[in-house]
Order: sequence, then C-alpha cells, then structure tokens
Amino acid sequence: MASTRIQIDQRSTSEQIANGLRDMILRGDLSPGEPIRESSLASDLGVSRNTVREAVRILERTGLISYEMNRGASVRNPSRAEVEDLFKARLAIEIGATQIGSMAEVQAPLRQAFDKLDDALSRGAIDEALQADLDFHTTIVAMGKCSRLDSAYRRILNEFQLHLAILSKTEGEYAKPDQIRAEHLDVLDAFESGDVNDAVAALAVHTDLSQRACLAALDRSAKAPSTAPDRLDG
Amino acid sequence: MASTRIQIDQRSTSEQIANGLRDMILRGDLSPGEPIRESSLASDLGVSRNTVREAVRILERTGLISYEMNRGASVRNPSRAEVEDLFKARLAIEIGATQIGSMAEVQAPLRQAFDKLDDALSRGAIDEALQADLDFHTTIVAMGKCSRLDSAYRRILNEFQLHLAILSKTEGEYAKPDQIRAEHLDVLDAFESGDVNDAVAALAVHTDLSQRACLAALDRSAKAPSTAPDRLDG
DNA sequence: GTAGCAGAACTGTAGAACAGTTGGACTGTA
DNA sequence: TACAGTCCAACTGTTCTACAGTTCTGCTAC
Repeated sequence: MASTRIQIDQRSTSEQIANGLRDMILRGDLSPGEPIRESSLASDLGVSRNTVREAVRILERTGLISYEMNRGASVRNPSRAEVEDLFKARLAIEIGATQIGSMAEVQAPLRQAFDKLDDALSRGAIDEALQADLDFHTTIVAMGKCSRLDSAYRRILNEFQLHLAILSKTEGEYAKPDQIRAEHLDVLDAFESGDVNDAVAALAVHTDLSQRACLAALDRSAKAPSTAPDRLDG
Repeated sequence: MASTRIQIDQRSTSEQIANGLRDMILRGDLSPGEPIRESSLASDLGVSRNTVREAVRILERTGLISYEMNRGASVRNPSRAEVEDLFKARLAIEIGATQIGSMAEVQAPLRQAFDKLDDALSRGAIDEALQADLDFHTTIVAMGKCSRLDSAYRRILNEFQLHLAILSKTEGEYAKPDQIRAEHLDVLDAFESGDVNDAVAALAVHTDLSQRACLAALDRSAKAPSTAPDRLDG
C-alpha cells in the first residue's frame, strides 16, 4: 500500500489562509498589534470576506491573534507578564511529561535532538538552532506519549514563537550560543542520569535562565525600538 | 468602581451559538457522532448559515466536535484510547502545576474544595458532586498561577465532561461515593503533608483509579447500550 | 484643547446562489 | 447474491450583495 501514497490537499481555503496567516505572523511579516482587515485581506487573496472570517476563527485557536467584538482581529501584542506566563506553562507541561513518561525511552531521542542543536549552533545557523531548540523541548514533552499534552504544548510554543519573532526583529539573536549549548547539555545530562527529580530540577533551572534572557531582551527592545514604532501602552 | 459593574452581553451571535451548542453536547442533548447540520440549525435558531459555520469554528477549539472536509462537524465520539489520553494529559498538567506552584498556598482552597465535594456526596447530589470533583482538580491546577496552564486544563476537562455525559446516560453515576471521597481525601492529605513528591504520587494513584473506573464503565456501556444505539466501530 | 458631530471604515449578520462532494437508492449484469 | 454503474437528494464550501450597528477620525465650534 506504500505505493499509493497520494497526498491530496484536503484543506479548505479558510484553513489554508489560516495557515498562511500563522506563518506570516511567526515570520514577523505582520507586526504585533497590527489589525487584520477582513475586506482588504479578502481582496488581496482573491477570496470572499466570509472565508477570511472563518480563517480568523480558525487562527484564534493558536493564540496568535486577539479578537475584539466589532473591532475584529489583530496580531497579539504580548506583554511581559504574558511571557512569564508562557514560560511557566512550558515548564509545567515539560515537568508533567517527564513525570508520566519513561526516562529510559527519552534518552536516545533527546541526545539526538541535542546533537542537532549543537550542530546548528556550531555552524552559526540561527534559525536552524532555534528550531532545534524547540524540537529539543518538544522531544521532552513527547515522552509523555500523550497527544493532548503534545498539542497543548504546541499551542504554547506557537505563542512563544511569536515573541521570538518580535525579539529577533530587534535583537537579531535570542541568546549566546555557548550558553544555550551549556544549558541544554545540563538538561540532557540530567535526563541521562535517569533520575526524574534531577531532570525536573534541570528543567526548572534551564527555564528560569532562558526566561531571564528572554525578558532582558524584551526590556532592551522596549527601550530601543528598531524597525517598527511601539505602541504598547496607550 | 465596584458600583459600575454593568455586564453587557458583548458576545456575537456566533459565540452565543457556540456556547449553546457546547452546553447541549455536555448535557448529552446531542449524542456522540451526531452530525451538526448547518442549514437546519440555522433555520432552527433563526440565524444565517454563515453565523452557524462561524459558531462551529469557534466550537472546534473545545475539542467537543470533530470536523471533516465536505462532511461538516459532528459531536466527538471518543474512543477508549482517547479516554486514556485524556487522563494522561490531566495527570501531567496537575503534576506540572503541583511542581511549579506553592504547596502552602493550595492547602486552604483544596480543603475547601474537598469539603464541598464531601458535602455534595453525602447529600447524594450527583451533579453537584461531579462539579465539585472537577473543581477540586481545577484548584490543584490553579496553584500553578498560570493562565495558559489553566486554559489548557479547562479544554481537557471540557472534553472529559463529554465522556462523563455519555457515561451518565448509560451508567447513571460515575463511581461509588465512598470511593470518590476516600480517593480525594488521600490526595488532600498528601497536599496537606506539604511534600511535593507525596502529592505527585497521590495524584498518580487517584488518576489511575478513576481512569480504571471510567474505562470499566465505558466497557459496560459498550456491552449494554441503553438509549442510543452505538455505532462505534464500523 | 475639548466636546460634539458627520462621515468613512469596518464588523456582524442575513440571504441567495452555485459548484463540488457524499451517501444512499435504484438498476442492470453476471 | 454480489457488484459495478448511475442518478439524485442532501450537504458543504465559497462567493456576492446588502445593510444595520460600531468604531475611528478628522473637522468644527466653543
């Protein structure tokens, strides 16, 4: 049956638009706070307004946009408090997965994920490293072998990537490569030790450090707005 | 400012319909697998088909319905495997919240939640007890003080309630009152001991037990379909 | 500079229309 | 009886048009 692997694009127009919008937001093509105008988007894409509305409703799931009655959708403009909330949620889910999953089974894939990250970092491939970083954490969550936990985490990561997209516009990079490598190695070591409590502790430390780095970058970028003028607090 | 607490219903028609549908599903008015027909629903409610479509997209977030291209939405018909997945996700999130939250702060509200459950159980108020049971667990997650974790959990609980709605149609009750009281008391005790590891262990035990009970009820109801004929596996 | 107002720009919703898909009934054939 | 083919009704996916209600913006008068 492997020969009949025909892939048909069974996604509706609205779903494709939702995906496209998500990519645009994560790439930073749409800046935070920017409104998503139904009519203009519809005519730009050559689709009807209803279809765009549906796409927006689909996109709402991702947490990348916010919706206000009679005011429509706009790209989320996340505050400092929300970044903290995101990190908390990430940590909690990672810990939860660690506790319900099997330490023995995660070690090999986690080592693999680290190697990819290490490789990308040493080659200076920022985007690739960033993706590898996210994959590393996704691997940890995957050890829970729970699809609902996976998707809850994915949703949060999505939102997190929105912040990264904003930061990378002003910062250029998310942190120092050496530091990233060292932090992830600590986590890997803890998991390879096989002790759940060590792993949990390592995750907490790593999350705390990267949260600090992220918040510091956020503060810097708030002080020195580069490309887009900030209209954070009206 | 407390005097001007005027609540205006700023929800759009589609959101209200989505809420109404959610309630209907959770009440069991719509049985699992039942399709949600756009046109008939639209004319029943006196709204346009577009509005219903939007409501369905909104409802999709909750995980209560499933959507298939060209086939529309239907009430989720959860399998045994999905129940297991749900319990896993619940446990992982509860554990995560326990680990990142403060044990000291949760003790009072958790005791309060238990008392409510205890009260409802002793009065034989099934629905109330069920709600108190869910509240008990929500209280644990709330100790993480993380809104994204809260909403991830709420989403999962929503889906879980769908199962309960199905079971309560065939079973009448979700488990034995004494057992429920004892299980929750064990959890409460562990939290009141102040030891995180004890709390985590107690959560694991409780989840395991209620999962067994739930799956057993599921098996019974599969064998003896009461009201609605089951069309689980074609 | 601020309150008030008019008009533009949008959103929320309705309703009709039509192509494309699905599923079921019916039919003919082996 | 089993099965392939055809046809049709029921739906979904999407578009277009229309219009009321809301929000925003810029102007005007005080």
